Amino acid sequence: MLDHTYIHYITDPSIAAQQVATLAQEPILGVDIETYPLPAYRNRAKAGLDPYLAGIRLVQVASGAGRVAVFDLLHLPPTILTPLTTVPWVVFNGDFEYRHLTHAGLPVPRLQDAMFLDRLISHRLRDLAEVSCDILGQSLDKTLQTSDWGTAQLAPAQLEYAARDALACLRIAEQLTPRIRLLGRHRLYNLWCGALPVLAGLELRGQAFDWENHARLTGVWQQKRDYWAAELTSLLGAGVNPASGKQVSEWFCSHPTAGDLKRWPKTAKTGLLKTGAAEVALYGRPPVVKPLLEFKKYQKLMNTYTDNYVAHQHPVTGYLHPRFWLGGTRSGRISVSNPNTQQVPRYDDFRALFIPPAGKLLISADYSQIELVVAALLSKDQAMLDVYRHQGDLHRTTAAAIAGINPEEVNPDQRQAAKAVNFGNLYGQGPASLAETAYLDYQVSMTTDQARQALQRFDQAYPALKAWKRQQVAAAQQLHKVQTPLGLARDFEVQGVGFLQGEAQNMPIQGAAAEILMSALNRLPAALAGLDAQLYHTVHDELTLQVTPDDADAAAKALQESMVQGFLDIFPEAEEVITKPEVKRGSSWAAVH
DNA sequence: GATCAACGCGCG
DNA sequence: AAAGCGCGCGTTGATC
Repeated sequence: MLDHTYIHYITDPSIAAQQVATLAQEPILGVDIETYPLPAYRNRAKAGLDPYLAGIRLVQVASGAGRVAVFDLLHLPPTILTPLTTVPWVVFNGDFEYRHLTHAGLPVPRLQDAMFLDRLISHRLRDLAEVSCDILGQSLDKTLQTSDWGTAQLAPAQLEYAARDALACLRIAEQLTPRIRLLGRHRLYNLWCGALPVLAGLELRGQAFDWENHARLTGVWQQKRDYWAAELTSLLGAGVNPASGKQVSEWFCSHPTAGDLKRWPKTAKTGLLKTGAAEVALYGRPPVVKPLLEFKKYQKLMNTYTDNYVAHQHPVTGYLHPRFWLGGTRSGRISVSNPNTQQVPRYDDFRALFIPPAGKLLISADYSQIELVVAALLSKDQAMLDVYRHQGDLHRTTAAAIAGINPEEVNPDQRQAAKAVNFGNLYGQGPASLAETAYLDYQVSMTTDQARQALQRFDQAYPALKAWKRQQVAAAQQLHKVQTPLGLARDFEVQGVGFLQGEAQNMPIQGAAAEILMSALNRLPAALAGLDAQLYHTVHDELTLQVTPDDADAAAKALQESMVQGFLDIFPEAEEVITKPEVKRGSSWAAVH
């Protein structure tokens, strides 16, 4: 491929304009950019990757014949590239290009992302070098990726490197686009491409955060952590680090009266006592249990949500700017990192730290019980669908089926237990595990036998769901894959049935729910057009927007409509089954729950 | 000092 | 043999 690459390095404005006019005639362009840290942030790690801390040095534009124009923005005004935006671009991990170009004030056309194309056949996100090697049979040396892109005189090798990547994007797309269409996965591909600018916009804006109260809360947590640590020192002895599973396990083993050692579960690899909160709560004995659980709780909060958050406070905006990875999980859900604001503790005092920018408010809605609704739709289980059709309460219905009574006779404890059964069942949970989660997560005691019976009654109550689950396991065993409505597949190696059962049952359900959310995200730009409303956050079944108060009513309507229509995009037959998500508004994330 | 496996735990 | 799904990321402890 490289042999036929013709690189045109452009620094002259009139030549640039001429080239841009020619390239704008192409049906599609491969595009890549190179960035460099601004002088003020030269010593800051990865500043060159952050649009606020970096400049765009090169924009490389590849066309089908294998020619690559390399525009040097050190010598050219960025706006000279504007005519190129009449042509679709193929990029790789286009989130990066979108954020940098948008921050630089350049319009960005609809992006085709070769990373997504690859994701749809490779089952995980891969970088350009790996994809190039695999799909094009061409190894890409990435050593120049981190070279000095701010230097006055770029080396020929740098220009070649830059050009090569842009062309690789185009060639990968040429290879994979027909394959994705043939596999019937282009709808999901298009949803990812459509969601890309929505999420990249969120990443660029960031999430406003209340740092003052965060510091206050950190102090409270630290005090509590230290208090319980001191308690543990007197109970366990100064030589035992309560944060060390190994040491805690050894302490329990040498103090047999402190726990039920006979029944205490062991870790898989090292054979120590499991020292998770669940095991400590179930198999430990007073007086060690409470201090240990309290210590673990505040230790976790301190470790994950204090200094680490401060480290992610952006030097320019002061906000959090997490990265949202489309297709980041095996089921097609979005994953989030740096920091992962999808795993924020549900305590109100912490969620209250997530606030809109000054003068705005948050509005938020989530899909109610989306995975159960999706399971009903995928399996076409009439009993389940009937419950939702009549705006019934599935937990109550299941509770009635388990106890063999009428739904009106169900008491709160029974309903709570049924919740555990409903959710556990979706993932192929066994009786012992169900009994444990029922106790730990739902505060309901049941014996393993009762759990077994509950699971059986569930299967009897929803026979089509049971059949569907069995069908998924069979597909995993015989075809070695299961898939979502839009064709995202999960492959299974040949192995024992037990290993894949839960995964095979859950993946299509979780994946379908993710596709619904993806559709809603795709609908947002049009629905919010003309309104001062932007995406603030999304967590699997929830969308949160920041809006100006004047537009709150209209935005709430648009959000609800996007979510309803997004659901129907994946399950057109669901009209009478789904309930409209309720949109809440408030001055923080805690207030919209 | 850097890296890795193992474990644990926050969320949906 | 038994095992509820999907993540990101923290510490511990072993190893290089």
